[in-house]
Amino acid sequence: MARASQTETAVLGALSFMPMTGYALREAIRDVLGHFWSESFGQIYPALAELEQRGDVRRAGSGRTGASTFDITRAGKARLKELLGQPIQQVPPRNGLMLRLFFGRQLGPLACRSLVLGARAEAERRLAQFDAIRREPPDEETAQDRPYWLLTVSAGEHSARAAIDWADEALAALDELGRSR
Amino acid sequence: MARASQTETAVLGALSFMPMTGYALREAIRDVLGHFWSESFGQIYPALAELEQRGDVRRAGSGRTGASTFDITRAGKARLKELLGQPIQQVPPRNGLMLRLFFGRQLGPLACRSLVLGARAEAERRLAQFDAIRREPPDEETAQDRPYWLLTVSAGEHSARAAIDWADEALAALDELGRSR
DNA sequence: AATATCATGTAACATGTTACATGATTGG
DNA sequence: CCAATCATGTAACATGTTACATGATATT
Repeated sequence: MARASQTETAVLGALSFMPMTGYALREAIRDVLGHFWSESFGQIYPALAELEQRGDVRRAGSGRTGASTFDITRAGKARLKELLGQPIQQVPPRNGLMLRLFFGRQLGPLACRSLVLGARAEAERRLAQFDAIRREPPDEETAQDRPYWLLTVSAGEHSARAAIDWADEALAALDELGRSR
Repeated sequence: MARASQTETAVLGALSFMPMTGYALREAIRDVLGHFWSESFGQIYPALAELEQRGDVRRAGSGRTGASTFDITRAGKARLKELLGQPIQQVPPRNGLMLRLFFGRQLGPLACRSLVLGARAEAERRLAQFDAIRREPPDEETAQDRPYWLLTVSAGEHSARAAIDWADEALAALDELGRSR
């Protein structure tokens, strides 16, 4: 088979909360899972087509002409559970910041400093966003899911705080390096 | 242009330390940059061919028949600096663990627990590896580069420690969730 | 009426992995 | 000599993004 793309997991998972159009799926994934997941239209529409053919989602032609709201079927719910149980597919690491810092001598302490500063600012932004998510009023319907969501928020916070701590350490080290040169 | 793949940066960067065969390049990238970067043969050989054509690397046919050691040219060194100065290409996030935890209610606290436990163990392994790297005796020739390398090691350590702290917190939360059900 | 947004889909492109074919060299 | 490893390269495949074509609906 091997057709088990993680896109299907994300799509089925999102639809397990509520029926949506493909367009809305993309927005939901961007806005809600954005910190740790992403999908583009070019992935979502073909995935929906295949899921429909397999009977995992159903097209409930609603609202405007041409637009269709997709709904997860009973089979789809079972498939989601199966997909979630499959081993995690690791993506090979590709950290552009670390690549640059590793060859940082070529760039010099100053350019490295600004790279680290940029990473620090980005981590601060993420932290603020997580804070905003935590402040969102809990929703009755999804109350049961909230503890799991908070697990992912917490992971993001730990990661962002680690990035900030590291950045401060790195900035100090780079300053030292700049002075002694 | 747009030919500025980050593979070229990694290849030129590695060759800036010492001349190597394509095979050795792959090993060096895996062993040294492995925690934050990866390249496969299918990327390295075409990249070397193009860099050779542009005059950024030179093939110094050495050693055994058929094998060729690649050396960075003066132009290649300039190009490396240029590439390092280019904006970081962000890879869209795809964190399979978080995807599963977000839909964790479908899996239940126990299955989530084992996912988190796996992540924790992996972070511990990484931490041990970073420790080993730090203990490696410094090399005369690359002494100037070491401070930059240590920046990346430190980032890995911060990230791994954050993962462990998060995992412990998450395990406690999941236990709570399992009890109260 | 014009513009912005919602919505679906596809085609072209970019990137990257895996598996294979092929052969040289080294160590036991 | 034989197995393991070193070494080069390519082809097939998988994945994913971006840009485009097309049109409906909502907003001003």
